[in-house]
Amino acid sequence: MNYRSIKGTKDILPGESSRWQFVEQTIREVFHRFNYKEIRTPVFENTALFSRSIGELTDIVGKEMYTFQDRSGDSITLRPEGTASVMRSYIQNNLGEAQPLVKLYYIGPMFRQERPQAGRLRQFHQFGAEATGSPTAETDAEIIAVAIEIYRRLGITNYSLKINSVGDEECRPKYKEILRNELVKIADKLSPESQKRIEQNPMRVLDSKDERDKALTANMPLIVDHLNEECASHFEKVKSLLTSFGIPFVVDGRLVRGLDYYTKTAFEISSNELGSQDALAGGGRYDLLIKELGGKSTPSVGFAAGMERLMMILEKKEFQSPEPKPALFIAAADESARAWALKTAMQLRYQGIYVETDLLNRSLKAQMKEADRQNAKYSIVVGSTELAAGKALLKDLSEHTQQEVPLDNLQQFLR
RNA sequence: GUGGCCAUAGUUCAGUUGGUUAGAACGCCAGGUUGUGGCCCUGGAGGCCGUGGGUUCAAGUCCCACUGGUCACCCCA
Repeated sequence: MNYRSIKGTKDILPGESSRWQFVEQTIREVFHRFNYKEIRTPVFENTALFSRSIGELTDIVGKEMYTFQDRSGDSITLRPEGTASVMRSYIQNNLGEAQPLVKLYYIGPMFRQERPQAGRLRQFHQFGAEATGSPTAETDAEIIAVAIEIYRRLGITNYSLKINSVGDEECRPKYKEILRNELVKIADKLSPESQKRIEQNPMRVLDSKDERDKALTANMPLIVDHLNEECASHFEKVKSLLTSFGIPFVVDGRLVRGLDYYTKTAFEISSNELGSQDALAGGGRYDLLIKELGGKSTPSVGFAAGMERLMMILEKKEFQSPEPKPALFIAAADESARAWALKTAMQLRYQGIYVETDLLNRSLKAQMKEADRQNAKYSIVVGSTELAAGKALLKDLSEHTQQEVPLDNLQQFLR
């Protein structure tokens, strides 16, 4: 085998693509119910868009992006996530001028050069939504609710919703300083990874998976206890709204988002049916991002969710989507009928009927086997005798029944 | 980027203490008195045993490297 797909990329083969279509359709339906409109942005952008929005110091920007120079020397990057592109488009197209609140969703491939493992690919797919133009807790709650509703509609129950507030540009720096001072005291006992983070991103130390780190930081101050008035009341409102929606959640004071642009609400939906990559969706509020990207200061909330991880759970459930099956297989019993079979198949297709016929000049037996393999609802065998008589036996392949039908009006019997 | 495990027909897997032309099941193709699928029977096609080195009289089997896959760390959706 000379050519293989690139490491970390996967073909979605015919057997599974119908399942993807079904899931994508469900996602779209839920978004439409909440009045989110689809936006489709290019899969590549100027590198600076991502490094600016996601954060120079994040792993994504630092070592995971597919970045290259195009032939004119510009630095281009395959999008590692969706929000930056959507916000770029929001600004570029002045979407906020036409209405105060813009609700968008997207679904498509993203690219990150990480080591592949269960639930992690280099080309993967995300769906997500952004509600831009509203600072209210109601909007945060709706964003969380739409994500939850998608999983509910797909029959996924074994998930947990964790929420936190990461503060704003006023209270977060103050808290970080308090936390940093505490962490410095135990720095030599922390894992090397955590030690590095004390200066640049102390909140991530609390998010460490290392058991010793967890124990050492068990009594560290949490940001939820150091929010300013504004952030605290916002957080309270989000929680009470979720409760009123009937959406269970747990407050996780250690939850941190991986991207730098988040403020106030942060949330994550995870599943214990996945492997170590157990996050199904994550999101939160990012009131500073649009201004950071050169737009007019505009508050915004959003989330992103992984398609592959969702599909992994649905596979386990033996969840199946209806694969389209041919309504009719036309078998030609002899040479004289082959042209008729093909022509008739075409005519029925013009009428919108799903029809298959033989293209390999196979024996009648082979054609019948093919009809069976395709799970066709009906088959009909036509030869010179039937052509002369103008009628043939239409066979129901699963009911094992047959009836004589006129060849010039097949479609009315196909049901 | 680091580590564990794995690599034999299209697929899932056998393959003895190293020993002749590498097997099974399913799938695929063809037949079963020439015009009818699913079950059954018969036959057939299909493998550089991941790649390259090494040990040995002899390697699918033992050793090394590489590649690929997979899981975990890391990171994240």
